[in-house]
Amino acid sequence: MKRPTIADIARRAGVTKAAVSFALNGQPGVSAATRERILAIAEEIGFQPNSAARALSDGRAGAFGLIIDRPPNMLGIEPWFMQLVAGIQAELSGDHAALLFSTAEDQAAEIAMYRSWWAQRRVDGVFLVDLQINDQRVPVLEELRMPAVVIGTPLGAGSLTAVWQDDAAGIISAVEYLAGLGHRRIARVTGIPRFWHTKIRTDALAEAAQSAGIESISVEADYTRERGAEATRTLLRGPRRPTAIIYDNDLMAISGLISAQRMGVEVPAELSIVAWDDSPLCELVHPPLTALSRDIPAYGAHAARILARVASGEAVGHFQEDPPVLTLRGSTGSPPLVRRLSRAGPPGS
Amino acid sequence: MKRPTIADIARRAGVTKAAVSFALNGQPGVSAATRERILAIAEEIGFQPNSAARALSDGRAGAFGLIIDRPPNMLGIEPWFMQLVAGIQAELSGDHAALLFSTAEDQAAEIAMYRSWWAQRRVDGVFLVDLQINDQRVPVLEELRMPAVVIGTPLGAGSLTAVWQDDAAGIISAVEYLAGLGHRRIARVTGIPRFWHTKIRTDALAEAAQSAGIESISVEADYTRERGAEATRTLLRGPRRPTAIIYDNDLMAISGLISAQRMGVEVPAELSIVAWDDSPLCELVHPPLTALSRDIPAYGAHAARILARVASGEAVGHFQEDPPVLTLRGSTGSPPLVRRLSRAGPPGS
DNA sequence: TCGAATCACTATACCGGTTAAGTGTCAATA
DNA sequence: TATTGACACTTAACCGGTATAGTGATTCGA
Repeated sequence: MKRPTIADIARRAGVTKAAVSFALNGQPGVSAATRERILAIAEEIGFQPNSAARALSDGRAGAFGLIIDRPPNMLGIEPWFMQLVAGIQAELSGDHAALLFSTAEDQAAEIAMYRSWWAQRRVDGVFLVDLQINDQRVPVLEELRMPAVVIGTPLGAGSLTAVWQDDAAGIISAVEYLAGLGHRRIARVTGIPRFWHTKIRTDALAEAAQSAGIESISVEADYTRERGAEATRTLLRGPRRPTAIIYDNDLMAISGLISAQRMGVEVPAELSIVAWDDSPLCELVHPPLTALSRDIPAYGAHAARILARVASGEAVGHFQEDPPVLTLRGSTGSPPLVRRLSRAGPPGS
Repeated sequence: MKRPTIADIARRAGVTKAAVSFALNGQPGVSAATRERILAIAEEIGFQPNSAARALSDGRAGAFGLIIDRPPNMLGIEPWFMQLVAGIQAELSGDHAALLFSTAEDQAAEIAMYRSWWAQRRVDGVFLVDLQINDQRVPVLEELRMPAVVIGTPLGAGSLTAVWQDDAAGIISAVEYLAGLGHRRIARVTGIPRFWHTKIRTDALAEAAQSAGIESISVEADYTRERGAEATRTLLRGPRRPTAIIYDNDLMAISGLISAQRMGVEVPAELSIVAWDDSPLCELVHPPLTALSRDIPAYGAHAARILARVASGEAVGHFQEDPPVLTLRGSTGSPPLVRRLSRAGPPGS
């Protein structure tokens, strides 16, 4: 009925609470025989330590926090988050730690929640996602001396540890692939510009295009269907129409694909499309989308492992994930000019 | 530096911890003047009670749990979940309660986590989603006497309280609408059959079609793109091709739309499509999808309110949400026969 | 004017763990 | 044979709240 405590075990084993505690935690101070007897009893009655008592006693909450403040209807269609949580969870459950999760209206609410969690000792640390340029959360967490791991670039992370993936490398691989197909004018439809990863991708695109000797442009958007379609139409109607577009999420990529098709632009014959982040959505449409894929559960698991170490006071350096990999599908191909040339025979002959 | 405790307040106010506790909790036992002084000090030093100490003392964790065991890459594209969490959160934060969230590999892992949370007193209760027929979780939670709220039909909820929405009403509204347009053969592509809401929708469709005097069929699928497309092709190639299809999620609806279009079947001229659960995805495609919409954050908020009451020992009855509402968009219209007739003039003339 | 009731607190036990300090037993050592 | 030390525990304090039983002072009623 009532959940068993160490006192119950102590009584049955004929020892004191302290002996039981030593035995359960592998501390010296009990004989092997007694330890075994205690463990057997604990097992038998299904003992699990009361997390509140342990937290109160050793001063650690045994939990970590994650707050998201993108609009919920936007976030829901990003598989990213769920996979991240699955990865975090896989790692935390090994340590018997829990994950507190919340959504917030805006960054102010998010910060208020960090303060509250920390003051109440609900968490031992937090994961920070969607890091922004001049992010308000970083100085707050630094001031609170609250352990935190930034899931994203170390650039704006201040003194916080970052677990990150090289977004620039993702852009470079896409640009190299497209340039190799013969594309000379590549556009990109961005996510929210104040996010660091958006800026990094924008800079990387400009640089990669320049070093490949081709033209590039980034058009600002915000991950929504509407802005993705709008940006696509603007690009396709403009004077210097690109032959390839990279989208910062798959929703906008699909939105762009459909917009292009409705304008009579054939994909991939007249326009190649690359989505960032691979998800079931990419294979939903026709042609299926070439996409930058990454192992997100692994990302989450690494972040969890690092945060656990940071929270236990260790000084931990940034951790870098493997770069995203381009998964080739039907939405990319040679641009119109190259197609014509190759149909007519090798150039310059 | 160190987070303040009631002892700190007591010292500064020149009273004992007990007096501070009385003052902070609005208990009698302190004068108005003292109470005010204590509250001022608490405010000034930013006091927040240590959740572990409170939990240990009053025996409640101050947190609730939610576990999902659909495959993560599947769940990610369902906006449903995020909106549910946003709603739950909005309600819980008022009570200073937290939400523990986890994903699980399968139902056995989910159950193991409930047992563990309960044994450790990590949560005061849990939300149960995706209730299945003969769900293993229900008897376990009953046996543990763990407060729980089923988010879904009361049918399989056993002694647990359910917060539910009338899925049958959703089906009926869709069928009535389609029948009103002249459809005489309606199909449905289902979600995972072992889920209660799948069964309820299947039964409701059969009944609603019968009472409308029209033909219906439910084809089993599993929420994935692949099965949705497959079911659609089977239906459209079969001998009794439906003029309308209802899909149990929006991913399959889009997948079905695209499959139909690739087969040369025009939507809505030759086929009407209805998605269950409205999301940004429904407006992504062309034509945009008519969908059954619901206020999911409200659903979550209600569930949280009910669970809080259940957890505090109150006997609470089931709570019913407003039924889903059909949002009309471009994917539905009159079936081919009616179109021809109405072009030729009123029938029977 | 004296006992009782009320008030505004204090002292203290308790929740269930962890842990530093103390105690009794026994074998090894000088 | 007395001393030391290691071992295997026990005792008790502590973490930060809540709650119950007291306590001294004041107010009230008869």
